Amino acid sequence: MTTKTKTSTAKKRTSIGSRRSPDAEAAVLAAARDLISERGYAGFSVDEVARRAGAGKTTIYRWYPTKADLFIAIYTTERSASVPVPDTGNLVADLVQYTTSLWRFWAAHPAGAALRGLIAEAQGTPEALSALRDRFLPERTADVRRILTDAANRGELQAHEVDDKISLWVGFSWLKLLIGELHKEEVISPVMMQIAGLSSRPKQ
Amino acid sequence: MTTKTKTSTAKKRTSIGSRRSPDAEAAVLAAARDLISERGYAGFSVDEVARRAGAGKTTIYRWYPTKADLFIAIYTTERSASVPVPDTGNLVADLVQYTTSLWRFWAAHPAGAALRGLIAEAQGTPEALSALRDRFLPERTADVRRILTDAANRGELQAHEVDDKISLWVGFSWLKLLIGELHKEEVISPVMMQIAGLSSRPKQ
Amino acid sequence: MTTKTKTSTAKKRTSIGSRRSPDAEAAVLAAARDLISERGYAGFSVDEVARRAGAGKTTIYRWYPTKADLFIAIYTTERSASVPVPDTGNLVADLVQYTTSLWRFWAAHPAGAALRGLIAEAQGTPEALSALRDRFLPERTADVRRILTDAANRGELQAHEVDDKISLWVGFSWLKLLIGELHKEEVISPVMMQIAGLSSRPKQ
Amino acid sequence: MTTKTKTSTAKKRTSIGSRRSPDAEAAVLAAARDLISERGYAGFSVDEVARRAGAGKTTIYRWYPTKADLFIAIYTTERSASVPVPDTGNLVADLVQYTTSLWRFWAAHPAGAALRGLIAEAQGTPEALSALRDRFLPERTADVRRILTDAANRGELQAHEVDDKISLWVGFSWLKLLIGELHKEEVISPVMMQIAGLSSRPKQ
DNA sequence: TTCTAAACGAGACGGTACGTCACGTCTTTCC
DNA sequence: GGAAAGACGTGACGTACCGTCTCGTTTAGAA
Repeated sequence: MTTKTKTSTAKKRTSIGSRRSPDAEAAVLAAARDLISERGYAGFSVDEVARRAGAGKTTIYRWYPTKADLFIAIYTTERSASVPVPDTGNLVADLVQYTTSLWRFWAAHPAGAALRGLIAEAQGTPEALSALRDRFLPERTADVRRILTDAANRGELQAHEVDDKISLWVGFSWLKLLIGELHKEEVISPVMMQIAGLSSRPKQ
Repeated sequence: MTTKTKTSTAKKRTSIGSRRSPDAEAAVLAAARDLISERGYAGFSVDEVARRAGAGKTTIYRWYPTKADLFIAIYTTERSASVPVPDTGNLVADLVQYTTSLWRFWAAHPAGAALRGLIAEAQGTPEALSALRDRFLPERTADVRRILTDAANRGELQAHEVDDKISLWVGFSWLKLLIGELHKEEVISPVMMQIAGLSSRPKQ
Repeated sequence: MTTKTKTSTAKKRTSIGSRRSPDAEAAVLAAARDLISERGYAGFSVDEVARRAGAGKTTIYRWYPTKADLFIAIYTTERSASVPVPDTGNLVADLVQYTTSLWRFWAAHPAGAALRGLIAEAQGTPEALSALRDRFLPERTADVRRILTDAANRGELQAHEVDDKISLWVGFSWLKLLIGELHKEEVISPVMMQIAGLSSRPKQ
Repeated sequence: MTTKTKTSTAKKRTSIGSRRSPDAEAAVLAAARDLISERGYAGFSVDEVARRAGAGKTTIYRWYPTKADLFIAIYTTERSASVPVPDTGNLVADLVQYTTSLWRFWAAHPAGAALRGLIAEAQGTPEALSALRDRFLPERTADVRRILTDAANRGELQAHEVDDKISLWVGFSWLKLLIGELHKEEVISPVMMQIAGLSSRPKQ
């Protein structure tokens, strides 16, 4: 839209005020991160974020209209380089490595709590549900999708199986996140084998 | 005190007041059911349940100290006979049939919304988390466990795989519940095959 | 007085059928006394009295349909002999002595708190107001009335002044009770002189 | 990450929130006035005030942390010009006139009920007691104090008697307020004479 | 440089829900 | 058959957050 130039009489002054303050944004995100990891979903309130960030509630609502947006922002700014995508040439090895990294990341950083919050929020709010399903999930499963697609290209599985395996992998990881069993890493390896399709065959 | 011969000190007044009113209990559960399915997790409040049930909040808190208890009660009283456990002698067939029944049950009855609420609640409240993980999950996965154990007895899989397959199955079903994709039943069959370990082998 | 007030563990009341149980009555009054003097008007509840007395609420309501009745009962059973009516033959001396005794009694015994509660209760409940004005006040001012009437008979004041002097005396004592200044006994003597009508005359 | 989040010393943003809304304040006081005079102390609840005022409970508690504060506010905003302070040059006349005005004011306006509520509240709450004794009483007896001091200056009484006479006057007026006998104005005149010290002397 | 619209911290506002407490009545069970 | 224990509906308590709305105060691009 920008200028508006010729609207005759009105003569709008097109320049418009101050710009989004990076300080405020950083302070809000930092406070939100601290809060979700300190007190969890139940203790997370916009009021308290504002209080800790020394920010006005209006400022927060301006940039993050819902809690879901805030949770996604926390998750996104954290994730950057913490979870590398392995490429060993072997599907099971890749999956085990990647899943282990991710679980540790969830357990160690506020992002884990943020994702739990996002999922909880999605159970009550349609907008949050759609943000989770249509925006967050596709983006955040791109890495596993690549791992699986690469394996399919190598012939380790068939292309039409990829989506279902992603669902199995997401479901399994979410389950462990949601019931607080991220520390039980010993289950990762056998389950990844089952997802990869290498479970031992029944004795003949 | 008078009589009672020699158990002098015991002296308990054993009579204990009024008993739990079945009317109130039924009204509360019915109201809770209606509310969770009408307005979802976000619109679910103890106040409103009390209002609809014509019950006092105290009465609700007496029997269901937390929302998690209420959700579990809703789920439990609903489930009774709605989800039959098949026994076709074939693992994949059993899983497909059972999962389909369950998803339809979740979609059609308040229990689905109640489970979503229970999971959401568990993200913020330690008690709810423990109720979900330690009480609800073991009980509610007994059926799949039986399906899998029977299959193991028939030699369709190995016994040590049962727990992991349960996790995969629960994770997958929860995922679809949580992101509102219970209606996409077409994924059930291929995924159950993968869980059963019958995924097509890579092309030689 | 003093009563037993719940001697710890032993001593279970054995209530038996038909007639009003003196044990129960005593336990209720003792509990009520303790409670009003421990926690004051705001902390006084029938529930708590029942709890402490080991009595059913129904039992309490049967004998004391309102809190006012309970307060009056506390006051009445306490007062018995604690406030002697002096008869020195001198009005001011009688008043000073009697008022001092009464203030000390109010300060030292639950009855003081009970009267405060009764007056408070009367501000919200018509029945309590009537009990206070029409039952409690006449009975409880009989002593001062006698002191004043005797003085009138001795010629120290005129008979028609008695009622007004009673009002002045009650108002003054209540005021000190209600604002918690019973300990300021030094005002008693000059004020009783004013009530008696012996205030120093203006300098000529 | 780190960010700076508010470098302490420099950089103060000096603005300070929204200001108290006069509309809300007026609505709350009006509702409180109506309620106390309609339903008395027992029927007075912050919930109901909020309901009638169309205000949030928080708003009420923000400005009036306790019921006592609310009662004092009702009393204070009402009193303004309703009770003129007479100055006839004669103590008894002044007292009679002033007391009559005050009793009529108490009987006719919500302030009377508010004072009854304040006194009742003070019997259970230490803060209310202190507000009543240390804040309300001194302010609200300033007028009688002036009447008495003026009289002392004219020689109608001695200065050291003023405080005691105030107590007598307050006690007497409160008594009549508390037992609901404000309409019996005929007692005012003789009692004010006694307070002034003009009671008939005993026959010699 | 001046003007002006937007962003900002602060916080008041009308609401809803929380979980607890007390009320006075009713019900169940024991003595 | 009276009394304990206590469940019940009602409704107030005081608190926490919600999301919206002023307030003045920066702040920075346009004129």
